[in-house]
Amino acid sequence: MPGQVQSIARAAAILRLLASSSGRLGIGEIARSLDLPKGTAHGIVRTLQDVGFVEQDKTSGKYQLGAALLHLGTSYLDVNELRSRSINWADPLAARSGEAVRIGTLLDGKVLVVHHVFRPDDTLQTLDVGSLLPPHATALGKVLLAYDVGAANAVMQGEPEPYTRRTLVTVRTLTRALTGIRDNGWGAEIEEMTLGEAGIAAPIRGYGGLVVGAIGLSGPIDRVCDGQGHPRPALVAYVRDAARAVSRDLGAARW
Amino acid sequence: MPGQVQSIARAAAILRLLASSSGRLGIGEIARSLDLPKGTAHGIVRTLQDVGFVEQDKTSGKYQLGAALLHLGTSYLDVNELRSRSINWADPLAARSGEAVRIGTLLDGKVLVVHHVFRPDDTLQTLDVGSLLPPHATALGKVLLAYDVGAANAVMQGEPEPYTRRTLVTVRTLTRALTGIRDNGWGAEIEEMTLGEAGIAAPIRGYGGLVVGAIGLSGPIDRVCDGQGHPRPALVAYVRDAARAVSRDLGAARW
DNA sequence: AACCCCGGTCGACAATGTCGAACACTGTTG
DNA sequence: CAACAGTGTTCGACATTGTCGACCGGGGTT
Repeated sequence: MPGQVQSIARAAAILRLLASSSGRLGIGEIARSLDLPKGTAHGIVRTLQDVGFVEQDKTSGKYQLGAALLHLGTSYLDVNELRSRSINWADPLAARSGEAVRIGTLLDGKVLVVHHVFRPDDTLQTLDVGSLLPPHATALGKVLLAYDVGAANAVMQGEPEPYTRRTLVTVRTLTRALTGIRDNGWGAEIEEMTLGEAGIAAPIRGYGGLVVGAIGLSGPIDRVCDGQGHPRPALVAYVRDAARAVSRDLGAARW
Repeated sequence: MPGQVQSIARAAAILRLLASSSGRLGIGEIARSLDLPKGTAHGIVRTLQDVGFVEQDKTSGKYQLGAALLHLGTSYLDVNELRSRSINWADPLAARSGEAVRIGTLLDGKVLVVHHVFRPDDTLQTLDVGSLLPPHATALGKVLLAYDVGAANAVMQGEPEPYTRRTLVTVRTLTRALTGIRDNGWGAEIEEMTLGEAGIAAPIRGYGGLVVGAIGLSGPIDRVCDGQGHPRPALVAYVRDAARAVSRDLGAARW
């Protein structure tokens, strides 16, 4: 594969940097973080500003992400086939299960939420479409990792952050969990991200049977799990049905 | 102002092109649309693909926007001060008025929705954060135009699209409407975008008194307007109060 | 099998972006 | 109050870099 266009790669790095370090950054900080000459960084940032990808706070002179990115991001949602196909099935799943439903895909080793249906009863929830979830501590994430060995290895190389006492952080436990998911065709997460919360997810397959995303629900542990602390079979069936339906819509041969 | 970085400006143009022509585009179409050599376009697109800003459909070989943009877009929302400051006031406004509330800002002559609160009663609404609304046919848009002569002129240069019979499309009517908004400090829209729908909006001022956005509500005409076909004074007061509150939060001196 | 479209590649050329020093400005510090 | 340490910004020379158009290789269609 031939080389990249240097300036564009650098511009993308600046945008990612601005996104990660939420808040405003000065040109000096940008240049230092990416090891670029100040003048070079300034030229790139100025261009990004002209096209609306970054904005400058007049008083402090610092830079932040621009409004044009918001529109591009939502335009992506309009095009994304995984999202558009799954919307029809996410609502029924939320209604049947009574829990919040999310659909995610892997982006750069993390889980990108492309669709989110609120829990039917409760309205005070924050929409987290577009946010990134940790792959090792969510049902969606573990399902996605189970079918992407590259990403799974990358996660295990890095040190998975322990959110709770039950978060899987060792290579052994994670590997076993992923194997279990592959065997069963679905996965769960019980208080591995947040105490009192649990989730169930299943893989969505696209054309050719490749796993392109995951759909899952999450909610209070006493509603998602039965007395023995296992995910309720009925909910698991709902999730798997929804995943199969979306996969069929996406053209996965015999799921 | 010194020149732009050519390749970055071109890359941005490609992204905008992909966003506007919703759907997938081939490398040839991209090159033709932007009048670039095929090889050049391919190099840029390949780099954009490497950084996750565009994705390629394996089967057709065509390109579309990538997932990384979604995350960048929502990261923008986290940073955007207009949004974060207005969230606290948008919910009460929706509750008091009983209507859907939106907050917008000007992007490239159109209204970019940065926040959206659903109408309290109804749940079947589509979230349109990140979408672009026509400036001349919405209350938010006309308010924003009233305080941005440049954008207003640009809109009047182009031919404003008539959505309904009541849409303002001539320079004379539009100018008069904007003048009225400046005099009153608020604006309305009655069936200019959709039949049976109306809206009320007021400007949000940032540091220094500059108008940086607008907040408004919209709903069925018989709820938003009184018997004479004028916006209900109580609702207007609610909207203006909310706009003032947000402006104060943003540091606008004595609004 | 000839054709025409597609996306992708390659290499020569020079236009392009990069780079570091210098600038103007602000707020702080001695 | 002046020197300083920051900031964002500009400039011009250099050569790295990206551009360009011809050339591949493959699918369809004619």
